Amino acid sequence: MKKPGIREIAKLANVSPGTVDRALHGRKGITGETRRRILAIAESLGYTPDLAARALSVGRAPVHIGVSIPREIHHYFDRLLAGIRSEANRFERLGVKLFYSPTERLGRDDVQKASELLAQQPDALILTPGNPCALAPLIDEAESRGIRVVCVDTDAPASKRSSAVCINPVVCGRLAAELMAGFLPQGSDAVVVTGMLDVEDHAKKTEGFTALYAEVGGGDVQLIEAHEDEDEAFQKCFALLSGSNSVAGIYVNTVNSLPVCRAIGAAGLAGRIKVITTDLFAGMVPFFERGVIAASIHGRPFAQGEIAVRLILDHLLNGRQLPKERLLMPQVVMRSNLHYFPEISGSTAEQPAPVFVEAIEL
Amino acid sequence: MKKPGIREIAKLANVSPGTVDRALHGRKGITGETRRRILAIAESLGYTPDLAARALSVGRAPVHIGVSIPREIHHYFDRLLAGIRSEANRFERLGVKLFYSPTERLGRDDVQKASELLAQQPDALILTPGNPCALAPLIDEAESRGIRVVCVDTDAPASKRSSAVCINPVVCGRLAAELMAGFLPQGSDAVVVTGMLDVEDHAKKTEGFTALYAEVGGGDVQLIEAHEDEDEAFQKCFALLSGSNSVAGIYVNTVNSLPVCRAIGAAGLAGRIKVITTDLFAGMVPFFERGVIAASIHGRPFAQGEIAVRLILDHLLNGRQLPKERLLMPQVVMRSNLHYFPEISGSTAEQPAPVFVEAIEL
DNA sequence: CTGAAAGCGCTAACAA
DNA sequence: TTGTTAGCGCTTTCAG
Repeated sequence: MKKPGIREIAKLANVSPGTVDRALHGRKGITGETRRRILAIAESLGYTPDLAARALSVGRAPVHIGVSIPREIHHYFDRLLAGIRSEANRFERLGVKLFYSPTERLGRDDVQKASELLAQQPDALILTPGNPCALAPLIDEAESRGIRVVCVDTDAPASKRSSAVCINPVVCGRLAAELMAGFLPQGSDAVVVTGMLDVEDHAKKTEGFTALYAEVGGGDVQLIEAHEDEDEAFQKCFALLSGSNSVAGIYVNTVNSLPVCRAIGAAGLAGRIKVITTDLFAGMVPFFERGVIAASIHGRPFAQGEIAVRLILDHLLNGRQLPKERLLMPQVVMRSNLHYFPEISGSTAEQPAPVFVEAIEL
Repeated sequence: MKKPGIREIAKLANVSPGTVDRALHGRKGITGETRRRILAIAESLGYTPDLAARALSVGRAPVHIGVSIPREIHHYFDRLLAGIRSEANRFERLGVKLFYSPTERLGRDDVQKASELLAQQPDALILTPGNPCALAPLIDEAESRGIRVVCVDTDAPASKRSSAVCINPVVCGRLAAELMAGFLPQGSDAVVVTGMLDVEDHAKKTEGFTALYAEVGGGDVQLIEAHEDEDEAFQKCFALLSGSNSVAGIYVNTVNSLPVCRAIGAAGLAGRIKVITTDLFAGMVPFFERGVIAASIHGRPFAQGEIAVRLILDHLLNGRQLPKERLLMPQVVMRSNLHYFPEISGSTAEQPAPVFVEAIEL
């Protein structure tokens, strides 16, 4: 007994295979009457399509994905790219190709690079819109041409992008707050060192932190806005720590954790203040080991890249819908698991990446 | 420019597609001379076979994966299965097919079920060997027949299985210890409630905990072996807590967290003892909210399932090597991120919980 | 040893 | 509205 095919159904319904196809796919050009009959027969036969045959018939349109993400900060965006490549390589066989055209850093030249990619007529675009407003028109144009745009790491919510893959910033802040409150005596005062509060991601992390910190019985929370600047972060922290001494914990929202740690050392408070940082890179290890950094909330760039590609391929290849937004759970990094992260262990257990198409950098 | 097919090669080699097929598959009836020529051309063209077409022609899905994992404990193994299905579905178009033959619970009937699957001549087998010794001969036979066996959640290290995908038990224990030590005053005494110490996973989690707990300045650590039994766990915990009162924290290694929490309540110590549990299910939520459970070390069954399938497909479809072992990083669950896990569906959601998608990462 | 040709089950373009 | 038919890329059988 063989699996029933479209021809069996056709025979039983006294119609042609073409009609069965129309019925099964709800295509136009068929009576509701015959459609129902055919569907009933298909149902009763337990028909399931042969996907290999369908794939063969439909012919796989090779999928081109344009990727424009920053180069700097390397420790972060290299991982993001690795995730993108890793997932794309798995579908090489199906003709998936990447076109990579990086920007130097977040928000630099991204319109330029994205429009270059757009000119290549890809099927989808993966972008990290550093300044969403400038990029929105381009994104909208791409979408209007049927090119799916997926933002990764940073969103452009005002645009028509199909989807966005980001870390859940509220959960980042909340986790930091809960850990901080757990590690410190009740009512301890804390500081949040953030980037720019008009960046949505930073604001949400900060909100998440302050809200939960209050809820779980933490003390006062002060804000330091460091504008992503190393010196500013150091100076402001140092000033604060030299003056007041009620601060027991610091949550660093952005990548600026090292200057904060140094400021603590300079103020002679190493080990006396718990720091919770963001993301993970080799330079943080000594501070973990000296007990300066108690934990870090890791944004999982690798996973973000992987998922961005996955969403696109599931959409293009398997017809799955693209979710408006995919928020990932951050990872908690502490001394106990630190050395198991590929960011640190260096022994990148990532698969060898055979065919990767470097863009056509103009 | 389209992907080169067997016909392009044939044309370039001045032979027929049939001959190319013989060359590519090392079939008999072809001169070494022409074979070499054809292979060289295929190589230079970067030829890769269209698996859908092959599947259609051969009349069989290119990849059959047999899956035998337990049904119970549902909250855990349902997620494992979901991960397996999710990843397999992405390759439907290539004809990847799953054969699911669950056992009732870990270690029950697994030889029976596995041999049923083996009889279907799959290309690979995903197993959860509850009692590895009993299953080892079967695993070895499968491997000797070229059927790749991947253990998931539980390993059978003495067998010839190709690979194993498990959570990193040492990291589980270490994370629990570091969190515990962070939450409690220096030198606090702790208890580890484990299953059976002759189960490698339980032993390693316990070791990881005790080692790191001592290192970071924790106090004494007592062991309770509860043999996966609810009553036993409750009784032993209750007895211990009623007697001594130096215990400040409990790490529950296995799924037995609820009886432990109840024992704490019964002893009138709710909120005074920090509990760190394992995995995550809806029944734990109230204890999180009452502050009985401070954190849980989540084994990410979904990700385990996904990765098991991914390894198999990368191996069979793309020729990647299977790693002997893939150890995943556990997730830390606390009140702050609890409701973002799909394991905790709508129950008492403070906020709309976006679906949390696991990504494949170490 | 090699070539030619018939499908595998489905889709899509064209006829009727 | 429905039927017919020509492939999709590969395997396989049967001639040459």
